[in-house]
Amino acid sequence: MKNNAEVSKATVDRLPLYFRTLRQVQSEGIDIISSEELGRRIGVTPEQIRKDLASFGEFGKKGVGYFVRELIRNISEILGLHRNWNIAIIGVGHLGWALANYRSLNSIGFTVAALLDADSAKIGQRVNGIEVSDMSDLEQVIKDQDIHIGVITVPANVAQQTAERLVAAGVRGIWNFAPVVLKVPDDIRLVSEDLSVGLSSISYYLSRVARE
Amino acid sequence: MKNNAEVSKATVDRLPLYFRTLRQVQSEGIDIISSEELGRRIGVTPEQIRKDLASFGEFGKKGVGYFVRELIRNISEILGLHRNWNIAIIGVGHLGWALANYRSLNSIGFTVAALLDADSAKIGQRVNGIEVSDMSDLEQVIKDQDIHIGVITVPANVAQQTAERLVAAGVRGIWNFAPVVLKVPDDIRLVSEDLSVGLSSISYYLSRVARE
DNA sequence: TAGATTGTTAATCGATTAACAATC
DNA sequence: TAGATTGTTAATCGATTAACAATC
Repeated sequence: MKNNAEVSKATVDRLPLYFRTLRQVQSEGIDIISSEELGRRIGVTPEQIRKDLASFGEFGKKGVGYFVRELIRNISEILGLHRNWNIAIIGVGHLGWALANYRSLNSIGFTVAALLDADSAKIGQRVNGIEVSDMSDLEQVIKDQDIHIGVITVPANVAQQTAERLVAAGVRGIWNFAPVVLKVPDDIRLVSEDLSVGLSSISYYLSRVARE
Repeated sequence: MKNNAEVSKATVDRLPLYFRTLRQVQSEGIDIISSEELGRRIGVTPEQIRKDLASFGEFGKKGVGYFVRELIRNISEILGLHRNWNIAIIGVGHLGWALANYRSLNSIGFTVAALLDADSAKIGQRVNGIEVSDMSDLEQVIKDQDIHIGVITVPANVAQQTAERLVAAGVRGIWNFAPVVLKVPDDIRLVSEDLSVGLSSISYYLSRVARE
């Protein structure tokens, strides 16, 4: 694996898509795939794929293509999906509950190791085999379960303070679903999912073309 | 509103964030805000905000700033959020169920007008006041409820065929949560949310810095 | 070997940042 | 008026696309 310079964020964000598609390809019994064919499936140019992959190493064979199994292994190592990550879901509302039951997370190496909520009606209940802990025990749970990543699915007005508690408790990554801009230290890896962006984007374009 | 040339996708994707933040600002009783202050709240440079907004018109007042109420109205019209959009959720699993209960959708102008599922145990049940219809009635439901946007939360293996049925039934926008690359006609607006991207991105960066 | 396909360098394109004139 | 802040143009930066030598 190359360890020179910088890899663009756009490249990193495409790797999970390559990963997922390659696993599909593998399940179809295909052993070798060209950037051309992979690009066709994903809707990305072959050049883009070659460039993305080449920024991490020489994974292909000239004149042949990429060995699917090997490439999957390489990408999973690049993304850190070859190891287990323990995640805690903070806020077991509709979304937190859905994520706790989301199978795809397991399949790419994430274990939901803790659920937390402030609602006494929820505390003690089991969701997908995991008991909901009391929000006030957050620090202890994070330590006991060796949580690496916190998922914020609490209401917007308590999201920032939740983030701060997670950081103080030693979490290194935060996956935020609350519709607020969180402020966290630079060394904390924060990704915010903003569902309103996707839907608004559809609305924007529909408002333009072929208005009814 | 200007109607020249192209507006970058990146700009369009930031508008919902401006919109949300401005509503927060408004709820705090602030009438006028500078790009400087707005940028500070959002974590975006003031220049970026001014450039983004300027691509749609002159919404600010030099030497003063932006009138919050007016800017909210302008952005909502740009994004098409001033009107109602009917959406149908196809697949009432964990995620579909969570989205059906997601209040933020209503607050930005989207109405969940239909729910569909193939599971007879779910058909007829009510979620957030809406009855789950039989997947086999999809075409009829889309027409009856005047659905503009379809939300795909079905399993990956049936996502493509679901998309095709939605398109044939007259839906113009698709918001896809199934982990597959959908192929739809060019005039259909498709946005895919890929939750594995965000989490993998966190994993990627955590694997690099300060490895434990 | 000839054909295919990668990895890399150069060219293009697009988006962000910087600077500043316009003007409230 | 002086100070503040926008809108716009120019400069920079970064990402994508094109071209092609390397090589399996």
